[in-house]
Amino acid sequence: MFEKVHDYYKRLVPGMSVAEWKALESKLTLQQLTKGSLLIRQGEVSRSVSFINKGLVRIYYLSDGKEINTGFIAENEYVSSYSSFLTRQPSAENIDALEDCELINLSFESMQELYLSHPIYERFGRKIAEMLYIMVSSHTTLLLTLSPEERYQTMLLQQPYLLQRVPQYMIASFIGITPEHLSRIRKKMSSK
Amino acid sequence: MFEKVHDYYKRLVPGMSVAEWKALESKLTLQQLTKGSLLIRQGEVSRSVSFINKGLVRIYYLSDGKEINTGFIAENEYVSSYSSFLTRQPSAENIDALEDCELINLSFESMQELYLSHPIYERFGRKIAEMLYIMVSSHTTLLLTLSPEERYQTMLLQQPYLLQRVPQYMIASFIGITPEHLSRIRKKMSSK
DNA sequence: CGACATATTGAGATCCATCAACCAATGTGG
DNA sequence: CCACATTGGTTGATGGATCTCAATATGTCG
Repeated sequence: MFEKVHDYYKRLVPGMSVAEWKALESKLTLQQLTKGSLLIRQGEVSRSVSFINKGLVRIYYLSDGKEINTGFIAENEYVSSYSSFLTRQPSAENIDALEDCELINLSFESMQELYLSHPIYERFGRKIAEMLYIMVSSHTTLLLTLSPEERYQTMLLQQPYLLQRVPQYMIASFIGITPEHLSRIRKKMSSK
Repeated sequence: MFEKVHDYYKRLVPGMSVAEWKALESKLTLQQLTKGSLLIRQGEVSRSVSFINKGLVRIYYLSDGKEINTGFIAENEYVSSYSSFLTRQPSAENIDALEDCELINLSFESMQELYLSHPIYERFGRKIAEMLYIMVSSHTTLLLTLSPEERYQTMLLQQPYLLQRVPQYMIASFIGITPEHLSRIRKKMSSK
């Protein structure tokens, strides 16, 4: 059941002992999340980080009633309303499932216990934070330094698998434009 | 000399022993950075994280020969071309001093040694990563969910001290608009 | 004062959003 | 299997937002 997440941890924290893994494993819980349902809703405090065993989720804001997507995360990655998880403040973002998902959750409390009982998990927490930093940081750079067309081309190049699985109108808000404009950009690109 | 950074570490990692602090202190190096000079240049691999004892720096990209600012960091915070520092890949960004700075550096190699010799510093590395995540993540949200005028108002509200110390045309690229447009937004706001 | 950096203002062009209509694919219930 | 709803994508017309370029103003520092 937890093979994939085990592999993931081993890669992230080489040299983990059997006892250390068992301590972690005992705290993991499995969650099924059907397509369309919410993992976290704006205003709630995020209670856990979730390893995606299977499926695809998105992170989005509601602004003037419109959904603005800030992240898409697929299997073998961690997802969380991470600012809320870290600060214990209400989340400003929502997370829902774009496909049926199987999640492996680790609660905030469990994580604090692990930090104390098995210091090696500090390293795990650090690696997660570092990875999420790199992800969000590249998104900011994308937004600030490139034109809308270049942003889309960069996504085509770097995350083609996402464009297969995420509706185009959701990609549009991720790169900071409207669905109509993205459609026109694609048309223009294909005619070249 | 290292009082402020010591306070900072104590706050971040309560319960640090004297021996642990000494191990860290021995690895810290002081650097003076005069206004206008570069801490890191695009293409170099970031060798250290820097605690700002005094002064103000900015992180910026060069895109079509234009400078695009993605961050401003002042005293009592950490700065680094962090993606480069973590991945050991060439930095895509530049960092320079907007004011004369006093920096306290910790090299990548020193940090790895500390992680091994004193596991408590894993926690420190984690806290740094978490903090930087929260910072860049709020920037992305600012860019995606707010109008240019709202972005500026948010900065006024949340980081008024920055607006005192950073030239307006640098703020403009930070919120994703031109200096001219920011000037007009300010004019419009003041007339209300 | 003179030189340089920063900020404002204006006019025009361009980009991009909005709104509405239409289209294609998919699914669902009768 | 068909009628129809739903969802996602495209297209067109228009207006507003924002950029560009150039000129002028306002510092600020030697």
